[in-house]
Amino acid sequence: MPLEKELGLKEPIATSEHEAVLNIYYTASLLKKCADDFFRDFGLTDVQFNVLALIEYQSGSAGGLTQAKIGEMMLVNRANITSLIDRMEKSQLVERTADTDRRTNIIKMTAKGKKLFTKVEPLYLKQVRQVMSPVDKPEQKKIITVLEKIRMGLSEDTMKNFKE
Amino acid sequence: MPLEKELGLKEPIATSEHEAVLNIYYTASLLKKCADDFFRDFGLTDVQFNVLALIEYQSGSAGGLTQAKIGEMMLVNRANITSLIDRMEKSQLVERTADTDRRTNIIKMTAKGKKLFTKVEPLYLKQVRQVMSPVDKPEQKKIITVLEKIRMGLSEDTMKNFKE
DNA sequence: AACAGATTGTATATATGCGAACTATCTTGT
DNA sequence: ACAAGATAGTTCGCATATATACAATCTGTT
Repeated sequence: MPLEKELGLKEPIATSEHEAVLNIYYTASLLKKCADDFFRDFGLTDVQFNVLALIEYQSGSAGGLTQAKIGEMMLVNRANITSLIDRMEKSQLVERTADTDRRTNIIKMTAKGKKLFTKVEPLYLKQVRQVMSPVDKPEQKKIITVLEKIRMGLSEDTMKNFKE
Repeated sequence: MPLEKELGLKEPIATSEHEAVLNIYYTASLLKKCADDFFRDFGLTDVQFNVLALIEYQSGSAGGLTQAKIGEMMLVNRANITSLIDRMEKSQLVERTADTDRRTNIIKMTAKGKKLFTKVEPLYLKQVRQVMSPVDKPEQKKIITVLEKIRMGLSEDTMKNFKE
């Protein structure tokens, strides 16, 4: 079904460029809902799973990551990380540990967190493969390239001079 | 900059399929942030702008939309719409009006809302064109097609049998 | 007409997102 | 060594998302 139909847009405000933007939003939103559904049964959210994945694969010598680093890699404001880690600590998936820099916490997975991640990761990857199965490799390459181009159009400098 | 680099993924959990999914999320998230920044200066959020656009272009004979219809078109739970319309009513952009079906509210733009929408819409479309300018029309068509294919992989039936 | 079932909007609890302001701490320049 | 500035994490107020439960109302079947 074409997107305009699905969104009920009889007469979109829209240009074809706008339609492409809506399409990206919409697909990302459905992918996120789908991932959230998937993770819910494991007592996780997709954001929490991403934190575990980052700790698993991106930990440096410290064996964990600072909250600032997690925020940076997840592209979210560091203010979010406080409550996110609070919740994950409450469900005993991660723990805050001290660092030589007394301003920072090193976030590490607990045994429980590690065990859950090890169990969920392969199932998640299987699901991702399934979702992407209608799209062949050249097409995957193509969207990655095109989306990169769009992000170039989002650079700070470009984003000025649009308000009168 | 390639996405893995930007996200700091030395060793992503990732398959190439997963990279494509990350790419979609990431681009949508940046587009949304960018739109939010844009609308903030007008005292709007992107979600609120979308509500105004839906009322402007999708109103039936009633001259407005029910909350359920807005939720359906924006693909969000109708429970969100209550507080969203509360805020928009508070800033006098829309108003709830009575319907013959006493369960429903008809949401209409106020004069103030209409005036703001008329002012902001062309500026927004100009911004969208600018953001999409590095991508030519055939490429726009291509991503729309590919994203549609991905959504097909998200259908209910496909989404089962992934949890052991 | 009456009852069962669907639908609408609301309320609540929870999980994210943002910006701004704050404290504690580290770093840097003099 | 010390003041100025940068950085990390927290807290606040807000906007948005979810699922769930509920009351009011409509609709369809008998």
